Amino acid sequence: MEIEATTKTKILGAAERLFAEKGVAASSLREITQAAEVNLAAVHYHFGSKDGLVRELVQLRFAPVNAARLRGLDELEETLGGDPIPLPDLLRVFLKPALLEFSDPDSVFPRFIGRLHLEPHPDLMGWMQEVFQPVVDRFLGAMERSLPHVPKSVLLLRTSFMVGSMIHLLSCGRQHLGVFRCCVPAAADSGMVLEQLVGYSAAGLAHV
Amino acid sequence: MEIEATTKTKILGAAERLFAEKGVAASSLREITQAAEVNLAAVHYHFGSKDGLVRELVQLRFAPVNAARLRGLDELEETLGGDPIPLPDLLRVFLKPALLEFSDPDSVFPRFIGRLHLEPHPDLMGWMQEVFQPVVDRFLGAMERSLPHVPKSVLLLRTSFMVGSMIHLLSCGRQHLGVFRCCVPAAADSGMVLEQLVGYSAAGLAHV
DNA sequence: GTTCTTTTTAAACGAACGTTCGAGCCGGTC
DNA sequence: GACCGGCTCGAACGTTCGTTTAAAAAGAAC
Repeated sequence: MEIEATTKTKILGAAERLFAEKGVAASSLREITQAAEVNLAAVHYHFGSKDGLVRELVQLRFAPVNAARLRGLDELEETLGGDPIPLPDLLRVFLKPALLEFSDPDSVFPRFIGRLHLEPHPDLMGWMQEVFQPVVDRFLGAMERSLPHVPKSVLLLRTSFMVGSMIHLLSCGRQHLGVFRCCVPAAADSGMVLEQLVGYSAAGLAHV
Repeated sequence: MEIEATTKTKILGAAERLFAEKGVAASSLREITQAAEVNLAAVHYHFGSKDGLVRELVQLRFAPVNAARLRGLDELEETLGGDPIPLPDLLRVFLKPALLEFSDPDSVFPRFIGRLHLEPHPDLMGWMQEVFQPVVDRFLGAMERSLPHVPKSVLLLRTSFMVGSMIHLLSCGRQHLGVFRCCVPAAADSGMVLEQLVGYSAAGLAHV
């Protein structure tokens, strides 16, 4: 279905694209409204402020990702009863919603997701934590049950390694943008990248 | 030895600290010179521009890290003759110079290193790539020899996972700053964190 | 002490930023 | 036609940014 190109949606679209490319702080409202072909003041009319626009965009894009993660975890737990979830399944359910549009070269969604994790903006960090709180709580609990032989402090550390890999992958996107120019082969499709990250993270998280 | 607190070194120190905390774009020259207790114009006298300051700081802080990495790789290759380097040794030599001051709660060095990897500043990315080029070339070659059973495209992808873990660890630092509040246990010392990251990455890189 | 270079300083520059304001437009409803 | 609320528009607000200037201060050489 074709989404109606209202002023509000045009702003959201242009902002998402520019935020993904250059970050929030480096994208001015004048750039955004010019790209969206709307008036500068429209941002404050529809969102109140630049921070309001950022906040609405965070809600709009992260909510479905985290909802899909929780739904996937629900299904896994229902299927398995009380048994621990196999680590690769748990990781796949967590990582897949974020990597979903990774293979689409026109989608700015993955880089937007990744970039927002890296912004030094203090308020933004708080908004992100609100959105992520239930996901963090439930997945950390599930990981503890899946990896009972790993001490909790070590598990936290290794989980941050896993999250770091995901964020770096998303923020670099399909282009060779990282300092190491070794991000993602151009031919890689979304499913292959997902399975690689799942396999890599599962091996690292569970190793003795 | 006590480093002489000249105007130039005071600027470099204040800039490094502020860049580590809030990023390059969000740190104004007025903030930096005020923290350094020097005149605003001193930045342009000593560094030509804000970008000049950033560039000198990149050279100053990354050069020793990458030199140590290459020196460590030299020693490994000399010791082993032409044999492939055991992956944990290779990773340790790569990661240790960046994590060296990780256990020092007063050091901003790790977060500075991590933060600079994430800046959306286009020129900065180019400067970083110059500094990193020899490191990337030699370590990727060594990793190919250490992991002959892993296809090159997969190895590149997994290496970017490893780099992502490192950057995320550095940029979050010892505080629980990440969205997942699961970065590094407060009690963790530098050596333990290094060995965890080496073990995690080695398991992920080499897994079948 | 004088001269010349190096360094530091206060003040200002133009540009770009987020934000605000008020007039104007456009859809309905009486 | 008159009215009105939702929306858009151009123009300006005050602030902050990186940068520049020219003069004062400090230091070195003789």
